[in-house]
Amino acid sequence: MFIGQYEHSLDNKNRLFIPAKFRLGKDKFVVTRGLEACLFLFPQNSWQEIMQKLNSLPMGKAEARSFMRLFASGAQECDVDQQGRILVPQLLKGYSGIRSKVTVIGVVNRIEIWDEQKWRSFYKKNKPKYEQIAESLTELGI
Amino acid sequence: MFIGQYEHSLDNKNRLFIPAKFRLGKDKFVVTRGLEACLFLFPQNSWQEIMQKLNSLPMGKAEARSFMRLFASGAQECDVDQQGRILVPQLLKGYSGIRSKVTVIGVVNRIEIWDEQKWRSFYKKNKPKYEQIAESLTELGI
DNA sequence: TTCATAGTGGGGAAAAGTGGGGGAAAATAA
DNA sequence: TTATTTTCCCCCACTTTTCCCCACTATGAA
Repeated sequence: MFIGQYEHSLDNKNRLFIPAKFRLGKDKFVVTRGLEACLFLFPQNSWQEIMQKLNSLPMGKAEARSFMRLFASGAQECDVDQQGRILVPQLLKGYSGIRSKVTVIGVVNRIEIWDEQKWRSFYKKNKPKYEQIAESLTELGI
Repeated sequence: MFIGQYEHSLDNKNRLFIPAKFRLGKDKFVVTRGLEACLFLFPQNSWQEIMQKLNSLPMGKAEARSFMRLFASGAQECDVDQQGRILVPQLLKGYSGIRSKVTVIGVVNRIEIWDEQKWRSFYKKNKPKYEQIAESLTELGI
């Protein structure tokens, strides 16, 4: 269960520190293209589940095929070094617009990696909505 | 389980480098005509499975028959040399429109080989759909 | 203070990736 | 048949990237 927000920086070897709270016992993650130009980071077991679901998609359908292509091609295994860092692949670095300052956030079952600037503007834009949405959530008993 | 995207180039001997992550233990692959002007690359055992499935297709159906013809006739065994490269057959090179710059992607149970330009335009065209689908998937807790 | 954990940076060995030479085998010609 | 060309495959040399390791700082608790 990933929660919290952390500020870290990418060093000049493209290594990114994963907060200690996010790597209890896990030494392998999978990064993929996320939504809104961030990256998703899944622990291996969650990834396995996703892969199984993907594998059951109908191969004959063009739409399923292209989704699989985009999803799988943007994914990459990455192990954590002894200092607790992962190497951010060049491709995904480009995709996410990450430069140096990075915001790492926990979103329950996944970790998200954002360029600090992008996160900031996303946050500003969505904060008012946050309260609006919260209102409607009370209907769900939250 | 193949994931990730790699850029490589075909040298002037038609050799193509297969990323190390894609050739764990395997020294033989089968290439064939893929769908959407790319090439499919299967490890031998996956190829066997697919062939069995195809064989169990109702052969009375003209469609199934012609699909199998295209799939099988374009297929070719290819071994990996000591540097980790395969030789791309002339026939398939023509089919896929591969020139020099090549994109190699992992798509769960197969590897795909694309002309870089073609991959790029495929990606651009399908990215919006991808985001739609991904969005609904994340809502389902994937 | 000392110890422990979290986080940062860099050197260097090993692996990944690239290119080309040259010999064996096959194909073509004489 | 022999000679010449072409294709393929094995090997060597080289560059680049990745990853493993060590040394260091910062913070907080005992």
